[in-house]
Amino acid sequence: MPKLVASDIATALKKRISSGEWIENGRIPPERDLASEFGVARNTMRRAVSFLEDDGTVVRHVGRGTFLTATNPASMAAVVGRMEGTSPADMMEIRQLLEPAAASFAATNASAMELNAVREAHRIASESQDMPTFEHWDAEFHHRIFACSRNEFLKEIHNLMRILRNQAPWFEMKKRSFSEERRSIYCSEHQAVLDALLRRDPESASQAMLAHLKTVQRNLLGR
Amino acid sequence: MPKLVASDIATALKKRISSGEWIENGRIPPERDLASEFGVARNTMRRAVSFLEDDGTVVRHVGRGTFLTATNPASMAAVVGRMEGTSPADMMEIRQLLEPAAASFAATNASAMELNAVREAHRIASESQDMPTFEHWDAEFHHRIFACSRNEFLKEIHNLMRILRNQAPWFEMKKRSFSEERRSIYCSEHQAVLDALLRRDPESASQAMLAHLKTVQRNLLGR
DNA sequence: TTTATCTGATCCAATATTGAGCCATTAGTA
DNA sequence: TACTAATGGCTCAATATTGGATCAGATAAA
Repeated sequence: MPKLVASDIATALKKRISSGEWIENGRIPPERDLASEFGVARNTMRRAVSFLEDDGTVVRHVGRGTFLTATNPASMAAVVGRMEGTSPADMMEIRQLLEPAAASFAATNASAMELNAVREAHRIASESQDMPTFEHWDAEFHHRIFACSRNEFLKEIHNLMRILRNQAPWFEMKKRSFSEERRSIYCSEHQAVLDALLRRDPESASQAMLAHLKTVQRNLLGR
Repeated sequence: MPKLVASDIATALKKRISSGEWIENGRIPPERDLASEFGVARNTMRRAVSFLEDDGTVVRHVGRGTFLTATNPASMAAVVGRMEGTSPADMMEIRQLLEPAAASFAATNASAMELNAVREAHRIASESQDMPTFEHWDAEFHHRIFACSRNEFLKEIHNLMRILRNQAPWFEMKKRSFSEERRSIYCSEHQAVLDALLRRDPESASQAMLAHLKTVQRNLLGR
């Protein structure tokens, strides 16, 4: 059994906060109390609370206590929280807006080294033997295309989507929809995208990506 | 029974990871624990985990533990943190991808009541006397269009952009670029978008929105 | 046999937790 | 005002946890 460490405690605290605990006066219990409640040294609890402080969930005042912040970081976290609840259908719709554009940007902006990284991800995915490995390098292929889009904001949106796709409702869906035949279709579609990137052809990169995403959408959600 | 070798264990681990195990705080158990759980020597488990590390599925830190890369709690916060640092230019580029689509969706999906809300925001913005009031209802106009796009994920991305636009670099920029003449241009462009929405014309709603965003981009960032 | 792998064990280096104590600031009270 | 209790900020030494690395022997497959 792994030991309960500060980061674990931090996520436990976040869970309790987002479940509405302590919201009444916005104040969370003293470190000493929390420490004894969790059966952990005060120093460890301090580190845990520091995580919350770092991401803006909480502010601390000497002599007064530790308080939930009602401002920006919280609303940001709320957005992310609601995103976790959005449907795969909605996200696939947005992917079809963003990823073709990313591919188009990549075709014009990518360095040779970055394109090599894309090609490498494609190669490993093609040669992978089991589904989890394929999944991983499939995701990596898409990620690396965003990475050479030269738009930081776009990259971060994709990071968000990637994290969300690694959670609850997607798991089942991906597992259900996977098959050897579909894998090989995905590979050849990836190849088409890669070819367009290597030809530095933004328009066909975009089209190839869109075609691929439509296939994925069909497989994941039916038509 | 065939002997459990490192690569078998690696795929078993991957399966457990992709089934959602350990995603909660992104930490997987210590090698020693996993080894005893799988009934295997620690060296073997180390080799197994090394496969995951090569994959990029996981990163290891001496003294801390082994962590999932794709989905750990910190990575979500990190994404949001990095977004705060992205440039207005990058974000404007993405707005031009998303908002025309949102307008298009709105034209086909909005209810009459929702369109009234959009019109109302436009009216108050047009009649506003001072810049902060105009800013507020301008933002509200865009927000309400997203609100009737019927895509929850898209709405949340816009919420994110809205929060970011209320922070540091944007404030100065908006103040600098504001003028009475530009305000009236924005208003007539909004009017064009609104008209297209009321005509239930997705194509021209999209085009009108794109035209508007290009104006905003030019005013904010120069050409 | 040869080769590769697993086992069991030991030590090392990096990091975390513990438990204790003291300080500075704040709030409440006599 | 002055005192007290509560609270977060901080340090320190001792201990524990964890991944990194190596080695000799056992086992199994080519």
